Amino acid sequence: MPVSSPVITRFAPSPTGMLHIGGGRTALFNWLFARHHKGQFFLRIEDTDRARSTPEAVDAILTGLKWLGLEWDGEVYRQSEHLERHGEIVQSLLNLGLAYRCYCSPEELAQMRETAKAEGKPQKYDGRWRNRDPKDAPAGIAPVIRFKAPQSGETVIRDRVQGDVTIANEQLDDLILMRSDGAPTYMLSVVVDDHDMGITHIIRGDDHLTNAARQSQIYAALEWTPPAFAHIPLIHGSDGAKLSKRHGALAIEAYRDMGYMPDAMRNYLLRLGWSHGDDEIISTEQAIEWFNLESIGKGPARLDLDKLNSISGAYLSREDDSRLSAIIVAIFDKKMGYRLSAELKERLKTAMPEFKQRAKTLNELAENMEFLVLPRPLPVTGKAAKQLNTDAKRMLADLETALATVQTWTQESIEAAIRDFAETKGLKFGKVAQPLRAALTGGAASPGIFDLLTVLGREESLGRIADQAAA
RNA sequence: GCGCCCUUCGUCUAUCGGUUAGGACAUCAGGUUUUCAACCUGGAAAGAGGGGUUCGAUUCCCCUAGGGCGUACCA
Repeated sequence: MPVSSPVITRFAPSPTGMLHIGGGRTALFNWLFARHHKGQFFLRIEDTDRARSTPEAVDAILTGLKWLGLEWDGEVYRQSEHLERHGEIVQSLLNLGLAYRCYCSPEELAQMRETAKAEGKPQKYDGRWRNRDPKDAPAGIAPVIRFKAPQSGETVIRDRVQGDVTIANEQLDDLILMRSDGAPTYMLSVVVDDHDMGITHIIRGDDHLTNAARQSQIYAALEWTPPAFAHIPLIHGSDGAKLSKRHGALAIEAYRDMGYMPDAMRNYLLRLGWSHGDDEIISTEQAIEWFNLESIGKGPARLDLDKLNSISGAYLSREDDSRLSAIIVAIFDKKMGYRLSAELKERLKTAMPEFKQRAKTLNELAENMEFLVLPRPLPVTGKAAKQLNTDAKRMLADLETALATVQTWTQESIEAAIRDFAETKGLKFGKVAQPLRAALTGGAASPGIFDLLTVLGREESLGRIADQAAA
Protein backbone atom coordinates (compact mmCIF):
# COMPACT_ATOMS: atom_id res chain seq x y z
CA MET A 1 0.00 0.00 0.00
CA PRO A 2 1.28 3.44 -0.81
CA VAL A 3 2.53 5.38 2.13
CA SER A 4 1.05 8.84 2.37
CA SER A 5 3.29 10.88 0.13
CA PRO A 6 4.78 14.21 1.02
CA VAL A 7 3.69 15.98 -2.14
CA ILE A 8 0.44 15.89 -4.04
CA THR A 9 -0.13 18.19 -6.98
CA ARG A 10 -2.91 18.52 -9.48
CA PHE A 11 -3.68 19.95 -12.85
CA ALA A 12 -7.20 21.30 -12.88
CA PRO A 13 -8.34 22.53 -16.27
CA SER A 14 -11.88 23.45 -17.11
CA PRO A 15 -13.11 21.52 -20.13
CA THR A 16 -14.27 24.46 -22.18
CA GLY A 17 -11.81 24.18 -25.04
CA MET A 18 -8.60 22.61 -26.20
CA LEU A 19 -5.64 22.04 -23.94
CA HIS A 20 -3.45 24.91 -24.94
CA ILE A 21 0.24 25.39 -24.58
CA GLY A 22 0.01 27.36 -21.35
CA GLY A 23 -2.08 24.66 -19.75
CA GLY A 24 0.42 22.13 -20.98
CA ARG A 25 3.21 23.92 -19.22
CA THR A 26 1.23 24.21 -16.00
CA ALA A 27 0.57 20.48 -16.16
CA LEU A 28 4.25 19.83 -16.85
CA PHE A 29 5.37 21.84 -13.82
CA ASN A 30 2.90 20.05 -11.56
CA TRP A 31 3.93 16.70 -12.94
CA LEU A 32 7.63 17.46 -12.59
CA PHE A 33 7.23 18.73 -9.06
CA ALA A 34 5.31 15.63 -8.00
CA ARG A 35 7.77 13.27 -9.67
CA HIS A 36 10.71 15.09 -8.19
CA HIS A 37 9.30 14.55 -4.72
CA LYS A 38 8.12 11.05 -5.54
CA GLY A 39 4.65 12.25 -4.80
CA GLN A 40 1.45 12.12 -6.77
CA PHE A 41 0.05 14.11 -9.63
CA PHE A 42 -3.70 14.20 -10.06
CA LEU A 43 -5.92 15.36 -12.86
CA ARG A 44 -9.09 17.14 -11.96
CA ILE A 45 -11.65 18.26 -14.48
CA GLU A 46 -13.35 21.44 -13.35
CA ASP A 47 -16.68 20.97 -14.99
CA THR A 48 -19.00 22.75 -12.61
CA ASP A 49 -19.99 25.15 -15.36
CA ARG A 50 -22.28 22.72 -17.10
CA ALA A 51 -23.22 25.15 -19.82
CA ARG A 52 -19.66 25.58 -21.05
CA SER A 53 -18.17 22.17 -20.37
CA THR A 54 -18.11 19.63 -23.16
CA PRO A 55 -17.10 15.98 -23.36
CA GLU A 56 -15.01 16.80 -26.44
CA ALA A 57 -12.96 19.21 -24.41
CA VAL A 58 -12.42 16.57 -21.73
CA ASP A 59 -11.17 14.22 -24.43
CA ALA A 60 -8.88 16.85 -25.83
CA ILE A 61 -7.34 17.43 -22.43
CA LEU A 62 -6.77 13.74 -21.80
CA THR A 63 -5.35 13.22 -25.27
CA GLY A 64 -3.13 16.24 -24.99
CA LEU A 65 -1.70 15.24 -21.64
CA LYS A 66 -1.06 11.70 -22.77
CA TRP A 67 0.67 12.91 -25.88
CA LEU A 68 2.86 15.18 -23.79
CA GLY A 69 3.74 12.16 -21.70
CA LEU A 70 2.25 13.54 -18.51
CA GLU A 71 0.54 10.55 -16.98
CA TRP A 72 -1.57 11.35 -13.97
CA ASP A 73 -2.00 9.13 -10.95
CA GLY A 74 -5.24 7.42 -10.10
CA GLU A 75 -8.61 8.15 -11.59
CA VAL A 76 -9.58 11.39 -13.22
CA TYR A 77 -11.40 13.46 -10.61
CA ARG A 78 -14.50 15.11 -11.98
CA GLN A 79 -15.66 18.04 -10.01
CA SER A 80 -19.24 17.58 -11.08
CA GLU A 81 -19.32 14.25 -9.26
CA HIS A 82 -18.80 15.97 -5.94
CA LEU A 83 -21.57 18.50 -6.02
CA GLU A 84 -23.18 17.02 -2.97
CA ARG A 85 -20.06 17.41 -0.90
CA HIS A 86 -19.72 21.01 -2.04
CA GLY A 87 -23.29 21.64 -1.00
CA GLU A 88 -22.66 20.22 2.44
CA ILE A 89 -19.76 22.54 2.99
CA VAL A 90 -21.81 25.52 1.93
CA GLN A 91 -24.50 24.46 4.34
CA SER A 92 -22.06 24.16 7.21
CA LEU A 93 -20.71 27.60 6.40
CA LEU A 94 -24.28 28.83 6.52
CA ASN A 95 -24.82 27.14 9.85
CA LEU A 96 -21.68 28.70 11.24
CA GLY A 97 -22.89 32.11 10.21
CA LEU A 98 -20.00 32.44 7.79
CA ALA A 99 -22.22 32.60 4.75
CA TYR A 100 -25.57 34.15 3.95
CA ARG A 101 -28.27 34.34 1.32
CA CYS A 102 -28.30 37.25 -1.06
CA TYR A 103 -31.31 38.22 -3.14
CA CYS A 104 -29.77 40.84 -5.38
CA SER A 105 -30.77 40.89 -9.02
CA PRO A 106 -28.15 41.03 -11.77
CA GLU A 107 -29.28 44.57 -12.54
CA GLU A 108 -28.73 45.64 -8.99
CA LEU A 109 -25.25 44.16 -9.08
CA ALA A 110 -24.40 45.86 -12.33
CA GLN A 111 -25.46 49.20 -10.97
CA MET A 112 -23.42 48.63 -7.85
CA ARG A 113 -20.32 48.19 -9.97
CA GLU A 114 -21.00 51.30 -11.96
CA THR A 115 -21.48 53.39 -8.88
CA ALA A 116 -18.30 52.07 -7.35
CA LYS A 117 -16.38 52.81 -10.51
CA ALA A 118 -17.74 56.33 -10.66
CA GLU A 119 -16.66 56.91 -7.08
CA GLY A 120 -13.19 55.52 -7.69
CA LYS A 121 -13.75 52.61 -5.35
CA PRO A 122 -13.07 48.95 -5.99
CA GLN A 123 -15.86 47.34 -7.94
CA LYS A 124 -17.41 44.87 -5.62
CA TYR A 125 -20.58 43.68 -4.01
CA ASP A 126 -21.43 45.99 -1.16
CA GLY A 127 -22.68 43.33 1.23
CA ARG A 128 -26.20 44.68 1.49
CA TRP A 129 -27.66 41.31 2.42
CA ARG A 130 -24.89 40.47 4.79
CA ASN A 131 -26.69 41.36 7.93
CA ARG A 132 -30.19 41.80 6.66
CA ASP A 133 -33.01 39.94 8.25
CA PRO A 134 -33.94 36.88 6.17
CA LYS A 135 -37.56 37.91 6.67
CA ASP A 136 -36.93 40.73 4.20
CA ALA A 137 -36.34 38.17 1.49
CA PRO A 138 -38.45 38.95 -1.54
CA ALA A 139 -40.79 36.17 -2.49
CA GLY A 140 -40.17 34.06 -5.54
CA ILE A 141 -36.51 34.91 -5.91
CA ALA A 142 -33.95 32.16 -5.58
CA PRO A 143 -30.99 33.52 -3.63
CA VAL A 144 -27.31 32.93 -4.12
CA ILE A 145 -25.20 32.09 -1.11
CA ARG A 146 -22.34 34.41 -0.38
CA PHE A 147 -19.29 34.04 1.76
CA LYS A 148 -19.01 36.40 4.70
CA ALA A 149 -15.53 37.64 3.96
CA PRO A 150 -13.50 39.61 6.48
CA GLN A 151 -14.02 43.31 5.82
CA SER A 152 -10.91 44.72 7.34
CA GLY A 153 -7.34 43.67 7.77
CA GLU A 154 -5.39 41.97 5.03
CA THR A 155 -4.83 38.58 3.53
CA VAL A 156 -1.30 37.44 2.84
CA ILE A 157 -0.50 34.79 0.28
CA ARG A 158 2.85 33.18 0.91
CA ASP A 159 3.56 32.28 -2.67
CA ARG A 160 6.46 30.02 -3.53
CA VAL A 161 7.11 31.85 -6.77
CA GLN A 162 5.80 35.36 -6.24
CA GLY A 163 6.85 35.76 -2.64
CA ASP A 164 4.53 37.26 -0.04
CA VAL A 165 1.60 38.99 -1.65
CA THR A 166 -0.57 41.15 0.55
CA ILE A 167 -4.08 42.14 -0.40
CA ALA A 168 -6.28 44.44 1.67
CA ASN A 169 -9.49 42.68 2.58
CA GLU A 170 -11.37 45.81 1.56
CA GLN A 171 -10.55 44.88 -2.00
CA LEU A 172 -12.27 41.56 -1.73
CA ASP A 173 -16.01 41.21 -1.59
CA ASP A 174 -18.41 38.56 -0.38
CA LEU A 175 -17.97 36.09 -3.19
CA ILE A 176 -20.68 33.74 -4.28
CA LEU A 177 -20.30 30.20 -3.00
CA MET A 178 -23.43 28.80 -4.52
CA ARG A 179 -25.46 29.98 -7.46
CA SER A 180 -29.17 30.49 -7.32
CA ASP A 181 -29.65 27.17 -9.10
CA GLY A 182 -27.83 25.40 -6.29
CA ALA A 183 -24.59 24.78 -8.19
CA PRO A 184 -21.38 25.57 -6.32
CA THR A 185 -19.03 28.09 -7.82
CA TYR A 186 -15.41 27.58 -8.74
CA MET A 187 -14.15 29.45 -5.70
CA LEU A 188 -15.88 27.05 -3.34
CA SER A 189 -15.27 23.83 -5.22
CA VAL A 190 -11.54 24.33 -5.68
CA VAL A 191 -11.06 24.78 -1.99
CA VAL A 192 -13.16 21.77 -1.08
CA ASP A 193 -11.67 19.54 -3.75
CA ASP A 194 -8.08 20.55 -3.10
CA HIS A 195 -8.66 19.82 0.55
CA ASP A 196 -10.43 16.52 -0.05
CA MET A 197 -7.80 15.38 -2.52
CA GLY A 198 -5.05 16.19 -0.08
CA ILE A 199 -3.35 18.60 -2.45
CA THR A 200 -0.18 19.94 -0.86
CA HIS A 201 0.99 22.28 -3.61
CA ILE A 202 -1.09 24.29 -6.01
CA ILE A 203 0.95 25.24 -9.05
CA ARG A 204 -1.09 27.27 -11.49
CA GLY A 205 -1.11 30.36 -13.67
CA ASP A 206 -0.75 33.70 -11.95
CA ASP A 207 -4.12 34.74 -13.26
CA HIS A 208 -5.25 32.96 -10.10
CA LEU A 209 -3.13 35.03 -7.77
CA THR A 210 -5.94 37.16 -6.38
CA ASN A 211 -8.16 34.11 -6.24
CA ALA A 212 -5.63 32.63 -3.86
CA ALA A 213 -6.47 35.40 -1.41
CA ARG A 214 -10.16 34.62 -1.61
CA GLN A 215 -9.49 30.94 -1.27
CA SER A 216 -7.24 31.55 1.72
CA GLN A 217 -10.17 33.21 3.45
CA ILE A 218 -12.36 30.21 2.81
CA TYR A 219 -9.68 27.88 4.13
CA ALA A 220 -9.50 30.02 7.23
CA ALA A 221 -13.27 30.00 7.71
CA LEU A 222 -13.31 26.22 7.40
CA GLU A 223 -10.28 25.95 9.67
CA TRP A 224 -8.44 23.95 7.05
CA THR A 225 -4.74 24.27 6.40
CA PRO A 226 -4.25 25.76 2.97
CA PRO A 227 -1.81 24.13 0.55
CA ALA A 228 1.32 25.89 -0.62
CA PHE A 229 0.71 28.19 -3.55
CA ALA A 230 2.98 28.68 -6.54
CA HIS A 231 1.66 31.05 -9.17
CA ILE A 232 3.61 30.85 -12.38
CA PRO A 233 3.63 33.65 -14.94
CA LEU A 234 1.51 33.24 -18.02
CA ILE A 235 2.93 32.65 -21.47
CA HIS A 236 2.58 35.51 -23.92
CA GLY A 237 2.45 35.55 -27.68
CA SER A 238 5.55 36.39 -29.69
CA ASP A 239 4.54 40.06 -29.74
CA GLY A 240 4.26 40.20 -25.98
CA ALA A 241 0.51 40.47 -25.99
CA LYS A 242 -1.82 38.01 -24.48
CA LEU A 243 -1.77 34.60 -26.07
CA SER A 244 -4.67 34.25 -28.45
CA LYS A 245 -5.65 32.36 -31.53
CA ARG A 246 -4.17 35.08 -33.68
CA HIS A 247 -0.71 34.06 -32.58
CA GLY A 248 -1.08 30.78 -34.36
CA ALA A 249 -1.95 27.32 -33.30
CA LEU A 250 -2.18 27.06 -29.56
CA ALA A 251 -3.82 23.75 -28.88
CA ILE A 252 -1.22 21.25 -27.82
CA GLU A 253 -2.45 18.89 -30.53
CA ALA A 254 -1.60 21.46 -33.14
CA TYR A 255 2.05 21.17 -32.17
CA ARG A 256 1.81 17.43 -32.43
CA ASP A 257 0.35 17.85 -35.89
CA MET A 258 3.11 20.23 -36.89
CA GLY A 259 5.56 17.42 -36.23
CA TYR A 260 7.08 18.24 -32.87
CA MET A 261 7.98 15.35 -30.63
CA PRO A 262 6.64 15.35 -27.07
CA ASP A 263 10.12 15.23 -25.55
CA ALA A 264 11.17 18.32 -27.43
CA MET A 265 7.95 20.05 -26.54
CA ARG A 266 8.46 19.30 -22.87
CA ASN A 267 12.00 20.58 -22.99
CA TYR A 268 10.91 23.80 -24.64
CA LEU A 269 8.03 24.35 -22.23
CA LEU A 270 10.27 23.65 -19.28
CA ARG A 271 12.75 26.32 -20.29
CA LEU A 272 9.95 28.81 -20.71
CA GLY A 273 10.11 30.25 -17.24
CA TRP A 274 12.31 27.75 -15.50
CA SER A 275 16.05 27.44 -15.71
CA HIS A 276 18.95 25.45 -14.42
CA GLY A 277 22.02 27.57 -15.02
CA ASP A 278 23.04 27.48 -18.66
CA ASP A 279 21.46 24.12 -19.42
CA GLU A 280 19.28 24.05 -22.52
CA ILE A 281 18.79 20.46 -23.60
CA ILE A 282 17.47 18.77 -20.52
CA SER A 283 16.28 15.19 -20.50
CA THR A 284 13.12 14.30 -18.65
CA GLU A 285 15.13 12.36 -16.10
CA GLN A 286 17.29 15.37 -15.42
CA ALA A 287 14.26 17.63 -15.34
CA ILE A 288 12.69 15.47 -12.66
CA GLU A 289 15.89 15.49 -10.70
CA TRP A 290 16.43 19.23 -10.99
CA PHE A 291 12.98 20.73 -10.99
CA ASN A 292 12.15 23.15 -8.23
CA LEU A 293 9.81 26.04 -7.60
CA GLU A 294 12.60 28.45 -6.68
CA SER A 295 14.01 28.57 -10.19
CA ILE A 296 10.77 29.59 -11.82
CA GLY A 297 11.04 33.11 -13.20
CA LYS A 298 8.57 35.76 -12.17
CA GLY A 299 8.16 37.49 -15.49
CA PRO A 300 5.97 36.26 -18.32
CA ALA A 301 7.73 34.57 -21.24
CA ARG A 302 6.97 34.87 -24.92
CA LEU A 303 6.43 32.01 -27.23
CA ASP A 304 9.34 31.64 -29.65
CA LEU A 305 8.87 29.20 -32.48
CA ASP A 306 12.49 29.56 -33.61
CA LYS A 307 13.69 28.26 -30.31
CA LEU A 308 11.15 25.48 -30.34
CA ASN A 309 12.37 24.49 -33.79
CA SER A 310 15.94 24.48 -32.66
CA ILE A 311 15.19 22.25 -29.69
CA SER A 312 13.04 20.06 -31.84
CA GLY A 313 15.89 19.68 -34.31
CA ALA A 314 18.26 18.76 -31.52
CA TYR A 315 15.93 16.04 -30.29
CA LEU A 316 15.42 14.77 -33.81
CA SER A 317 19.11 14.29 -34.44
CA ARG A 318 19.49 12.37 -31.20
CA GLU A 319 16.48 10.16 -31.74
CA ASP A 320 16.85 6.48 -32.47
CA ASP A 321 16.80 5.56 -36.19
CA SER A 322 14.31 2.72 -35.90
CA ARG A 323 11.85 4.71 -33.83
CA LEU A 324 12.15 7.63 -36.17
CA SER A 325 11.69 5.64 -39.33
CA ALA A 326 8.65 3.94 -37.84
CA ILE A 327 7.15 7.38 -37.24
CA ILE A 328 7.99 8.50 -40.76
CA VAL A 329 6.44 5.38 -42.20
CA ALA A 330 3.29 6.16 -40.24
CA ILE A 331 3.24 9.70 -41.58
CA PHE A 332 3.57 8.42 -45.14
CA ASP A 333 0.83 5.92 -44.58
CA LYS A 334 -1.49 8.43 -43.08
CA LYS A 335 -0.91 11.69 -44.86
CA MET A 336 0.38 10.61 -48.23
CA GLY A 337 -1.44 7.39 -48.65
CA TYR A 338 1.59 5.25 -49.27
CA ARG A 339 1.81 1.60 -48.32
CA LEU A 340 5.49 1.07 -48.07
CA SER A 341 7.13 -2.24 -48.86
CA ALA A 342 9.53 -3.78 -46.37
CA GLU A 343 12.34 -2.85 -48.69
CA LEU A 344 11.36 0.81 -48.74
CA LYS A 345 10.98 0.88 -44.99
CA GLU A 346 14.48 -0.49 -44.70
CA ARG A 347 15.68 2.18 -47.09
CA LEU A 348 14.23 4.90 -44.87
CA LYS A 349 15.90 3.48 -41.82
CA THR A 350 19.25 3.21 -43.54
CA ALA A 351 19.00 6.76 -44.74
CA MET A 352 17.85 8.13 -41.40
CA PRO A 353 21.23 9.11 -39.89
CA GLU A 354 21.88 11.50 -42.76
CA PHE A 355 18.41 12.98 -42.80
CA LYS A 356 17.53 13.38 -39.15
CA GLN A 357 20.24 15.89 -38.50
CA ARG A 358 18.95 18.34 -41.05
CA ALA A 359 15.27 18.49 -40.16
CA LYS A 360 13.52 20.49 -37.46
CA THR A 361 10.26 18.61 -37.28
CA LEU A 362 8.93 15.18 -38.10
CA ASN A 363 6.86 16.66 -40.89
CA GLU A 364 9.88 18.29 -42.43
CA LEU A 365 11.79 15.06 -42.09
CA ALA A 366 9.06 13.15 -43.88
CA GLU A 367 9.00 15.74 -46.61
CA ASN A 368 12.75 15.57 -47.08
CA MET A 369 12.68 11.80 -47.30
CA GLU A 370 9.77 11.45 -49.60
CA PHE A 371 11.81 11.14 -52.78
CA LEU A 372 13.44 8.05 -51.35
CA VAL A 373 10.23 6.10 -51.63
CA LEU A 374 8.68 7.72 -54.66
CA PRO A 375 8.20 5.40 -57.64
CA ARG A 376 10.18 6.06 -60.82
CA PRO A 377 10.29 8.16 -62.82
CA LEU A 378 10.62 10.92 -60.29
CA PRO A 379 8.88 14.24 -60.75
CA VAL A 380 11.56 16.88 -61.15
CA THR A 381 10.98 20.26 -59.55
CA GLY A 382 12.21 23.81 -60.13
CA LYS A 383 15.93 24.08 -59.62
CA ALA A 384 16.53 20.43 -60.36
CA ALA A 385 14.75 20.73 -63.70
CA LYS A 386 17.01 23.62 -64.53
CA GLN A 387 20.07 21.54 -63.71
CA LEU A 388 19.01 18.89 -66.16
CA ASN A 389 19.78 20.65 -69.40
CA THR A 390 20.86 18.90 -72.56
CA ASP A 391 24.53 18.83 -71.60
CA ALA A 392 23.69 17.43 -68.22
CA LYS A 393 21.49 14.73 -69.66
CA ARG A 394 24.23 13.67 -72.04
CA MET A 395 26.66 13.64 -69.14
CA LEU A 396 24.26 11.51 -67.11
CA ALA A 397 24.01 8.98 -69.91
CA ASP A 398 27.78 8.61 -69.87
CA LEU A 399 27.81 8.50 -66.13
CA GLU A 400 25.30 5.72 -66.09
CA THR A 401 27.50 3.68 -68.35
CA ALA A 402 30.46 4.33 -66.12
CA LEU A 403 28.59 3.49 -62.93
CA ALA A 404 27.14 0.34 -64.45
CA THR A 405 30.63 -1.09 -64.42
CA VAL A 406 30.85 -0.77 -60.67
CA GLN A 407 30.30 -4.26 -59.38
CA THR A 408 30.56 -3.93 -55.62
CA TRP A 409 28.20 -1.08 -54.78
CA THR A 410 29.91 0.48 -51.80
CA GLN A 411 30.37 4.09 -50.89
CA GLU A 412 34.10 3.84 -51.60
CA SER A 413 33.82 2.22 -54.99
CA ILE A 414 31.08 4.57 -56.08
CA GLU A 415 33.03 7.60 -55.04
CA ALA A 416 36.11 6.34 -56.83
CA ALA A 417 34.13 5.74 -59.98
CA ILE A 418 32.51 9.16 -60.01
CA ARG A 419 35.67 11.05 -59.23
CA ASP A 420 37.41 9.11 -61.91
CA PHE A 421 34.59 9.85 -64.34
CA ALA A 422 34.75 13.58 -63.64
CA GLU A 423 38.45 13.61 -64.11
CA THR A 424 38.50 11.78 -67.42
CA LYS A 425 35.69 14.02 -68.68
CA GLY A 426 37.57 17.06 -67.50
CA LEU A 427 34.60 18.17 -65.41
CA LYS A 428 34.59 19.83 -62.04
CA PHE A 429 33.14 17.53 -59.48
CA GLY A 430 30.20 19.83 -58.86
CA LYS A 431 29.25 19.68 -62.51
CA VAL A 432 28.70 15.99 -62.11
CA ALA A 433 27.30 16.00 -58.62
CA GLN A 434 24.53 18.52 -59.12
CA PRO A 435 22.80 16.96 -62.11
CA LEU A 436 23.29 13.61 -60.48
CA ARG A 437 21.57 14.86 -57.36
CA ALA A 438 18.74 16.21 -59.44
CA ALA A 439 18.30 12.86 -61.13
CA LEU A 440 18.42 10.92 -57.90
CA THR A 441 16.15 13.15 -55.85
CA GLY A 442 14.11 15.23 -58.26
CA GLY A 443 15.08 18.16 -56.07
CA ALA A 444 18.03 20.37 -55.29
CA ALA A 445 18.70 19.66 -51.63
CA SER A 446 19.72 16.36 -50.13
CA PRO A 447 22.44 14.65 -48.14
CA GLY A 448 25.70 13.81 -49.87
CA ILE A 449 25.33 11.99 -53.16
CA PHE A 450 27.48 9.03 -52.17
CA ASP A 451 25.18 8.43 -49.24
CA LEU A 452 22.27 8.73 -51.60
CA LEU A 453 23.63 6.24 -54.10
CA THR A 454 24.37 3.79 -51.35
CA VAL A 455 20.97 4.09 -49.73
CA LEU A 456 19.13 3.85 -53.03
CA GLY A 457 21.10 0.82 -54.14
CA ARG A 458 22.61 -0.04 -57.47
CA GLU A 459 19.52 -0.86 -59.42
CA GLU A 460 17.39 2.05 -58.25
CA SER A 461 20.23 4.53 -58.67
CA LEU A 462 21.05 3.46 -62.21
CA GLY A 463 17.36 3.48 -63.01
CA ARG A 464 16.87 7.01 -61.77
CA ILE A 465 19.90 8.21 -63.70
CA ALA A 466 18.68 6.51 -66.83
CA ASP A 467 15.25 8.12 -66.43
CA GLN A 468 16.73 11.58 -66.62
CA ALA A 469 19.41 10.78 -69.17
CA ALA A 470 16.82 9.55 -71.60
CA ALA A 471 14.24 12.27 -71.08
C1' G B 1 -11.60 53.19 -11.97
C1' C B 2 -9.56 50.02 -7.90
C1' G B 3 -6.05 46.21 -6.57
C1' C B 4 -2.08 42.79 -7.32
C1' C B 5 2.08 41.10 -10.15
C1' C B 6 6.06 41.75 -13.62
C1' U B 7 10.47 44.55 -16.26
C1' U B 8 18.75 41.89 -18.07
C1' C B 9 20.77 41.40 -25.62
C1' G B 10 15.18 40.93 -30.84
C1' U B 11 13.57 36.12 -27.83
C1' C B 12 14.35 32.38 -23.56
C1' U B 13 17.46 33.14 -19.58
C1' A B 14 22.29 33.18 -15.82
C1' U B 15 23.78 36.62 -12.07
C1' C B 16 21.51 35.66 -5.38
C1' G B 17 26.26 44.06 -3.74
C1' G B 18 32.22 43.99 -6.40
C1' U B 19 31.85 39.93 -13.34
C1' U B 20 35.36 42.49 -19.58
C1' A B 21 27.11 41.25 -17.31
C1' G B 22 27.61 34.61 -19.10
C1' G B 23 24.84 30.88 -22.17
C1' A B 24 21.05 29.43 -25.83
C1' C B 25 17.80 30.72 -30.15
C1' A B 26 17.60 34.16 -33.99
C1' U B 27 20.99 37.43 -36.73
C1' C B 28 25.74 38.97 -39.33
C1' A B 29 30.83 37.57 -41.15
C1' G B 30 34.30 33.79 -42.20
C1' G B 31 35.64 28.51 -42.62
C1' U B 32 34.31 23.56 -44.48
C1' U B 33 31.84 21.98 -49.07
C1' U B 34 28.87 18.19 -54.25
C1' U B 35 23.44 21.16 -53.04
C1' C B 36 20.70 22.10 -48.55
C1' A B 37 21.38 21.52 -43.74
C1' A B 38 24.62 20.26 -40.09
C1' C B 39 29.26 21.58 -38.14
C1' C B 40 33.57 24.97 -36.66
C1' U B 41 35.43 30.10 -35.72
C1' G B 42 34.36 35.02 -34.88
C1' G B 43 31.12 39.64 -34.54
C1' A B 44 27.14 42.77 -33.22
C1' A B 45 23.49 42.78 -29.34
C1' A B 46 20.91 43.97 -22.68
C1' G B 47 20.32 45.83 -16.92
C1' A B 48 12.97 50.79 -18.96
C1' G B 49 13.73 56.02 -16.74
C1' G B 50 14.59 58.91 -12.26
C1' G B 51 15.77 59.18 -7.25
C1' G B 52 17.85 57.11 -2.93
C1' U B 53 20.76 53.23 0.57
C1' U B 54 26.01 51.81 0.18
C1' C B 55 32.97 52.47 -0.32
C1' G B 56 30.37 50.05 -4.47
C1' A B 57 24.49 48.68 -7.40
C1' U B 58 21.65 44.73 -12.68
C1' U B 59 21.23 42.99 -7.62
C1' C B 60 18.13 46.44 -1.78
C1' C B 61 14.20 50.67 -1.20
C1' C B 62 10.92 54.54 -3.39
C1' C B 63 8.67 57.05 -7.59
C1' U B 64 7.46 57.17 -12.81
C1' A B 65 6.65 54.59 -17.35
C1' G B 66 5.37 50.24 -19.89
C1' G B 67 3.19 45.38 -19.82
C1' G B 68 0.17 41.49 -17.57
C1' C B 69 -3.65 39.61 -14.39
C1' G B 70 -7.93 40.18 -11.37
C1' U B 71 -12.16 42.90 -10.36
C1' A B 72 -18.73 37.26 -13.27
C1' C B 73 -24.61 33.56 -10.41
C1' C B 74 -16.55 31.62 -15.84
C1' A B 75 -12.91 28.69 -14.31
